[in-house]
Amino acid sequence: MSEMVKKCPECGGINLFWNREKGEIICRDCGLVLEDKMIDFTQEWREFDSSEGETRRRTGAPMTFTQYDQGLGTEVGQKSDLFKLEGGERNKFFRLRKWQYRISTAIERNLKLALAELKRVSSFLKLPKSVEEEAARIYTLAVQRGLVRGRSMESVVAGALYAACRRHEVPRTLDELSEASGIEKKEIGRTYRFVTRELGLTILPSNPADYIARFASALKLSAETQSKAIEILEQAQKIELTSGRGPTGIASAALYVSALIHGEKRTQREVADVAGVTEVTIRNRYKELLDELKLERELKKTKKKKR
DNA sequence: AAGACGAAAGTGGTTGA
DNA sequence: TCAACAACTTTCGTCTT
Repeated sequence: MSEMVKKCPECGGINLFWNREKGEIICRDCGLVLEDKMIDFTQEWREFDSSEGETRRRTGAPMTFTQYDQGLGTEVGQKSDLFKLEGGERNKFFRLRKWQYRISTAIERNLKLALAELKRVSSFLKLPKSVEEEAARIYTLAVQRGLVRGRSMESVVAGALYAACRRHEVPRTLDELSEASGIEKKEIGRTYRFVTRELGLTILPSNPADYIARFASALKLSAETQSKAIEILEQAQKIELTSGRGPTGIASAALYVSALIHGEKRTQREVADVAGVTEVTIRNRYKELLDELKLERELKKTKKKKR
């Protein structure tokens, strides 16, 4: 048995942190996120909030939403029943059956296509299986309620994925979804809001801290910088600097400051690009952070160190 | 010359009358 | 239903390194 010790491909460190919930492996030494090496060990039918009171006990084969008919199907009228009916009644029954058939095949066809698209986008974004399942579930519900009418299938898929990400606290930005799905940001946001409202899904505002690991990794920042950024975020939340603001803006500003403090300077543009916000937003948040928390001292310290 | 800074005008969404 | 509004973006000119 050769014990395979996983090493970080970036720095060779073996101090890896597995965050199963988010499907991420994070290197504690350099902060790299290795998402794709991860198998999701969690059950795919977690309960997402307390209001969803149904206990979903599993019996038999797992029911999966990534398969278009969930392994189940209905048909109106068994043949043997039909012979019990007479004339008009019987015709009515045939008509019903025809309609049922048409509707269900239409839905099924739609679902088949949509779920293929969903899988494509999901794997492009390297989302954990649990999120994919959730998105499929949301989409299925949306189709059954006829919410797709008047909207493109792709945009509803993107919206469902976005919602699922949020619910699992693995937020992706609208920009990322947009890139992966080829749908406009506006459109995704619109359908996302529409679908969640119509289905009565409760979605918590996303936590800026959830973005830190991914952004930091994309910017190749150290683990210390990352944890400093989270520390800053916590302080900012205490004095309610974070409420009402876009979480990505705050996350990126915190990251920017902590990079400065640790002498790993990144330009505002670089940070802005990975976070999908503009430099201006970073500047505004950054200024607020400096004003409200006393970070100037720490900044000066590193400045002196440099010379 | 590149990056940081800030003002001004525009966009899309929320809220409250 | 509409107007006021807050957050964020775009654009652009100026200052700093």
